[in-house]
Amino acid sequence: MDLGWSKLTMGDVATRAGVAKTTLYRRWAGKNELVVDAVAVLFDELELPDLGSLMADVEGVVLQFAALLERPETKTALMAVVAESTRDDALRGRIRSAIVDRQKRLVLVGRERAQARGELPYEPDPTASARHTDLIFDVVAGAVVHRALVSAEPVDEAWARDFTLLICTGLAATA
Amino acid sequence: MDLGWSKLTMGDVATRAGVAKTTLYRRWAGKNELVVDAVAVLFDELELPDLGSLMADVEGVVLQFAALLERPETKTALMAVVAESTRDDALRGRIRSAIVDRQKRLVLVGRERAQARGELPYEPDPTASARHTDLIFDVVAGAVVHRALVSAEPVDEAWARDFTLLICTGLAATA
DNA sequence: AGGCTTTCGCTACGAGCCGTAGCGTAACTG
DNA sequence: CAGTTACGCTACGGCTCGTAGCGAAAGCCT
Repeated sequence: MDLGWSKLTMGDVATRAGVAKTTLYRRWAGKNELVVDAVAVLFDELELPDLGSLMADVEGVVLQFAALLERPETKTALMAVVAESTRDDALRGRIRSAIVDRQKRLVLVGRERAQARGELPYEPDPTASARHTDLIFDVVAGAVVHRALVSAEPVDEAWARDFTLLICTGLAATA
Repeated sequence: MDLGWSKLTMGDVATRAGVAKTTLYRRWAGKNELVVDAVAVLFDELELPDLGSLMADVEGVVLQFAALLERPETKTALMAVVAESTRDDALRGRIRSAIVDRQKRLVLVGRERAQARGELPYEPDPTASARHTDLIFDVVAGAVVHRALVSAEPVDEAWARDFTLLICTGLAATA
């Protein structure tokens, strides 16, 4: 949506987009809604590669996610809107529907592929399956975000391999 | 430090603390530094319970961390300062030393206990050991934060049990 | 073509918050 | 009791959000 996000101000966004500031307020209710939509578009770039094994697929999406989080506009916008959502219930719901629930597709696709390959068993109970999906999503997304933005250390291939091994081993052994 | 954090403004903080706003600026360089110190104090409350098994210890600290994140002042302050750190290198370093590195003690203690119990093997290589510590810390802290603040779903005992099982199984199997 | 509606740009503005300057005052020290 | 230190208070500049009001451009309908 934007390239530079040097600062996260509506005036800058309007200038960069080549429109007037008032136009932004005619299309979005406020800064929060605009940023959520922008972040959601960025996250839609993510795709699950089909590399032949569960571990390779997970490692691939982890590195994709890390690359997305390295872009200054992504991490700043994402964290700003999450921080704001701790005080705004409506915004929290908007994040859930526009970002979280949308990207769970990656977990669903990955698990289906792993099941088709025989790497993971089928889960007949739909509620247990949904809980499992949520758990995996929070673990993967949370770990990458925490590593990149809180610990502030690089999500490189070595880390991705270690992480993927830990998770996939746990998944295979608990199932 | 404060109780209500209805809003995260220096004026409110000063009023609530019973001091003048200028006094805060005489003690801290700015809002960010103050909030980091406040959050660091809150995180120092965490302790690793000694419940007799690795899984029980992990589950206990996960629930403690979740309880900490449920307090409005904690989650708002933590995410606000993390968001700001995406644009401020000095602040990022301050978070690392005051919060991240400090709380890694929980991982170190937990692993030592598990090794003493024979649940986990000893790791002779110190760099590999440090990498492992960082990985576990990011996975546990990241997953809990993501579940609580991004997915915005409760970190209850059922989730803590599922998560702990996944992680501890992976830890035991990969080691 | 002409009128009508919608959309957009622009300027100006009020409000809230950050961080600072300047001055007065209380408390502590020797 | 003089000197230093720490604090309170008011006022202010600067930045940003979000809104109001007016004018212009573009599409639509007949």
